[in-house]
Amino acid sequence: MARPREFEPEMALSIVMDLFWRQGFEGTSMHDIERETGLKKQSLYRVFGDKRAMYLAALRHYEETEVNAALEILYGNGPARKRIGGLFKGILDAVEKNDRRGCFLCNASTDQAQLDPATQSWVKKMLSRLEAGIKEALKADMAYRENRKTRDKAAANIITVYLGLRVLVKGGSSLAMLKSTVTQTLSTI
Amino acid sequence: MARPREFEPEMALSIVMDLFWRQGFEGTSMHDIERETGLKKQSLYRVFGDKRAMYLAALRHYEETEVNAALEILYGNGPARKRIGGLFKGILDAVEKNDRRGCFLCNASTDQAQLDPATQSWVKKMLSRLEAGIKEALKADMAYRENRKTRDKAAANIITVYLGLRVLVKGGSSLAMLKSTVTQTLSTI
DNA sequence: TTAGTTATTGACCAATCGGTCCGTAACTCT
DNA sequence: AGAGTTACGGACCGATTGGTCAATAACTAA
Repeated sequence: MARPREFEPEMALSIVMDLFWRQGFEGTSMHDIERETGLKKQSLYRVFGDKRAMYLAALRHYEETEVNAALEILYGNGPARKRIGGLFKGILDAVEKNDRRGCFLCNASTDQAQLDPATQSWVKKMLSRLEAGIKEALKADMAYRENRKTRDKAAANIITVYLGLRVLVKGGSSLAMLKSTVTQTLSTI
Repeated sequence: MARPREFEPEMALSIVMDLFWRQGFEGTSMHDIERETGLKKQSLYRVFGDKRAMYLAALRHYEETEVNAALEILYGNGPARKRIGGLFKGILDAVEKNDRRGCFLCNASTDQAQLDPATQSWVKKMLSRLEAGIKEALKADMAYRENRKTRDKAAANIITVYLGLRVLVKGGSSLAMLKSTVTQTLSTI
């Protein structure tokens, strides 16, 4: 019917996500996006819409890759402490690989959630999915399975620590201090 | 000797801080700053330098007002739980007043700390001051005063929760969930 | 009063912003 | 081969960006 597209949208989106992740919405220009993806903006606009839509698509991509990966760990096997330890291990591993992007969800929350309702919806949705995952992981332990109140409180605490850790990562905290907090939090589970 | 300045720099700085706080560095234009302060940019440039310098001055102002206020609570009187409870109460009170700016320190960390070394220095400095304050507050309790290791771990955990809470505030979390996390964390002290 | 100094103001700057238009290229179906 | 459709590339758009300049105003010390 017509000329075929010469790039893979999800491939480009992955690069776009990385840019917004590192530099935020306002901090990333269309010029940056063109340069990093190697695509012309007209091609990008056709597929995604405008810059705002690209940001939201990047959030969706983040959910499909990073958030879902975290959820797989949380819904996996083993006791609660092992699963949630796996969640935290992901953070520490990234830092060890010198990846200090923090989490895009958390960046979006401080960067755009207040200014753009659509972003806030995405953020809330991802947070609640993570929270649900943590609760499910806690259920692996008898005590938490039987007491919903304790479970909910513990989950709220864990997600708070999770976000706090990722802020500390971006702020440049030492790996040692991050590890210390992780072991401390895990020991309360 | 010369024509006197017609505005109070710290007064203007307080408005500038509020803008950067709410909108971030890239999200705040010089036009915004002119409009909100009611001053012309030339006057601002003369006093502060360029936009980047204004951002750093805003961070300094934040430390002098908000961070120091938090430290006063932490270095105050009463048992550890009461002092750290006071720290958290500040967060909850702001939310109750519909102030969802989160903390500027935390925003700066996700927004600019990776991109600008000077910002990262400020962030690190403020974080370590807060951490020191938390440790001091913990010392009010015998058990923590006598065991440095436990104290340090608890402090790292508390500051992580502190930052996590403020991300959740910006992300739009319910007051109830925030309160739940606060009580949960306080109960471990 | 006058010389010297600094503050304020609005015009002005090049560069960049997000976004659009249009001529050409590449494909499929008939 | 031709018609129809979509993708690509680069020129182009007005608006806005951070920042500067020069004219004028307001003050103080001599």
